[in-house]
Amino acid sequence: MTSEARDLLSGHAADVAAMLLNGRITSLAGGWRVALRITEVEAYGGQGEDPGSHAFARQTPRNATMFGPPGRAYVYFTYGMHWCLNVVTRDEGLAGAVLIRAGEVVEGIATVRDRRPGSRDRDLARGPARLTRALGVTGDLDGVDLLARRSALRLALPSVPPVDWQTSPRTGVGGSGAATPWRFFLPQEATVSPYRRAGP
DNA sequence: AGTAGGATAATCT
DNA sequence: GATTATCCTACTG
Repeated sequence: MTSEARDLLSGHAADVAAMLLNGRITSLAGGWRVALRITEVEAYGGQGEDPGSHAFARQTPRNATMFGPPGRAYVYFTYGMHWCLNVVTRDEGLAGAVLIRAGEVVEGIATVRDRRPGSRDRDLARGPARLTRALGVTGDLDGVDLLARRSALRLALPSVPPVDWQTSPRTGVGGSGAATPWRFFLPQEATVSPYRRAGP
């Protein structure tokens, strides 16, 4: 069961990312149960390979989880106030991750409305930092095994792989990293975040 | 619909 | 000291 998912996640992030669409993230953080259906992701590659990736230059304390075994959560802090959640891919020693950018709340919507007051339902987890807020995910979950039953944060791949998805360059990634269309999203989904290209 | 500015701090040069 | 895998508010059309 979980070993099948782990095998899939041992591949390159760009090959694996679309297989996470329609998957389910379940969080028990804070004592409430919240679940999302994933509608948008982005792939990030390894050292020396992907200029848009945190792992491009070398392994550091922040990105260390990206170099670990597949199926773990890589959670990082950015812009002074936001957390972002990734699924680590690729075998241990090789870096890779899939950023979970958006999802539809399918369980615990009352909890999420409480965590994000004033937000419309479609916007509750529409964007990577909104999504972590909806799930109650912060840095203390960095490195947890998303495929272990005991974990407070879990990933379930879709029982039937998605057949219909679209791609684009990644949001906010410029330079030569913009050449790869490594953003993957489900068409006709209100929860997919609006695409913004990188600034100058 | 789109665009612009500010918030705010870890990480890296 | 610059940059950042973002979000929110407030404007303009």
